[in-house]
Amino acid sequence: MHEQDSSVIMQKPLSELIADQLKRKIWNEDFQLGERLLETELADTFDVSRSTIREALKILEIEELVVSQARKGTYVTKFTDQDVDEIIELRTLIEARAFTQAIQYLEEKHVKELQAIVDQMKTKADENDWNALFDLDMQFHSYVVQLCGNSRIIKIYDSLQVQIRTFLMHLDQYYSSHQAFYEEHKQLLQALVSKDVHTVEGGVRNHIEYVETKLLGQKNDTKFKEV
Amino acid sequence: MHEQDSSVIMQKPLSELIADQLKRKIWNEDFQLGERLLETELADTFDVSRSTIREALKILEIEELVVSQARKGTYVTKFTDQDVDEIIELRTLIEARAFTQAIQYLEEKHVKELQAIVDQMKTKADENDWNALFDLDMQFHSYVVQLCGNSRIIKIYDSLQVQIRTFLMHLDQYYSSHQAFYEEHKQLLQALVSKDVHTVEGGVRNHIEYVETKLLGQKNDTKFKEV
DNA sequence: AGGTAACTTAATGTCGACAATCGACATTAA
DNA sequence: TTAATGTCGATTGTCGACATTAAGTTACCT
Repeated sequence: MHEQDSSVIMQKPLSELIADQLKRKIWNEDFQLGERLLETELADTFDVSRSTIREALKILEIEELVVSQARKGTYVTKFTDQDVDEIIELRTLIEARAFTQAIQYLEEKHVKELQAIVDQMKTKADENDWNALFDLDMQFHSYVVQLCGNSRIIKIYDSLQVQIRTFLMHLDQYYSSHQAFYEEHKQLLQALVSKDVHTVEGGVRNHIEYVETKLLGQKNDTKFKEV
Repeated sequence: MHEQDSSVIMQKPLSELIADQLKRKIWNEDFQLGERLLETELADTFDVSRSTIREALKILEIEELVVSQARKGTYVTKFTDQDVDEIIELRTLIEARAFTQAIQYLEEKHVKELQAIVDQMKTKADENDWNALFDLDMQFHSYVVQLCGNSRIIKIYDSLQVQIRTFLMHLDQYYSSHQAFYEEHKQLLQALVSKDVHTVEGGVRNHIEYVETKLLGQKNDTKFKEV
């Protein structure tokens, strides 16, 4: 929450710290989707030079949280229906591969860690703590993808997750019940432990498809902003 | 070769133009793999400020042609065996999906264009023009991926291709015979025209695997640099 | 009155300079 | 002789200012 106390030596470049802060501001809806980001203004509010802001924005641009047109300005990405579809397609593709690859690297300790996450889900589901569930969801998937052994796939997934976060955060919840949420991940873990490629691949596809259905349902209902 | 004549109004930011030039320099081996790139030096040779060089390097970093460590410097990426393996895994994953998705968007005119590329391949194969064949190969795959309809997948592939170019350019050729090269793509196109998902998917996997075999063969032989 | 052209304002692109940090060499002590 | 520490040059991080371009505004002409 406060990684850049002015007196402390900071290992990370300032630009990255600011990039992180900007991300949070987008997630918190401090910035509207589609809103224009003025370099000068940001430099003012963060009390750094425009060069630094520029580098920070470049980072966000890589992760597609903002788009910038030359000499026109940079805007917070406004996810259209097509964007959501594209992200889901890519997520399915990446996770299906990563999960099946993860099987061969899956050790006992990993299963333990994952089980811990799923257990926490149960707790949080009982407490109806949606935000915590959301984080655990992200953690679970990240953890498995991290096992796949391909640094490029991992990097793509990290970037994807930032985007997923951005448009999922704006829904109250995408699961009908918190309990179902927990159950789904329990099954995913079971599939992994079985070490059967087809079971895992099917599990991932079903899981994401399920989320998608819920999400699109809400979208067509009320919550999602139109473009 | 000379997009930035000083008198002309340039639509693209300077940094992008310089990024392109840097790419070419890497492909031409003007820079050694692993070589350190000094910002000041580059600013000098290109006659621009360091800020501009910095932005250009950031672009190269995104495409993983250079790696930069904070306060240490940026270096031309030195592709290790693992890097090559990772790239091939990712390429297979992406192309397999993109090609099968492309089926549904494939129109007559696209087939014609692709056929034209393949025809050119035959010509260049007869002429033993390896460089031209190499370019046509890239064109062919790019063209199909472009049809898949998912801009994010396309973007990832573009970035991937830059990397593929970088380490393939350093091989004299990765196909045993130019003729086989042409035949392979002819078959790929046939698979596409058939519009059968399994045929296409199999075709892509075989094709890339074939290239990989050839490549790894050369690597273990003579041409490839060790890490 | 409507539309176009010149003008004004504001934001981005680019620059050169200063500050913080790193790596290497030299110096000193064990 | 070797290892630890201090110093110096080189290099990256950050800054504020100027140049260029885009958008909005006013004035003028038809």
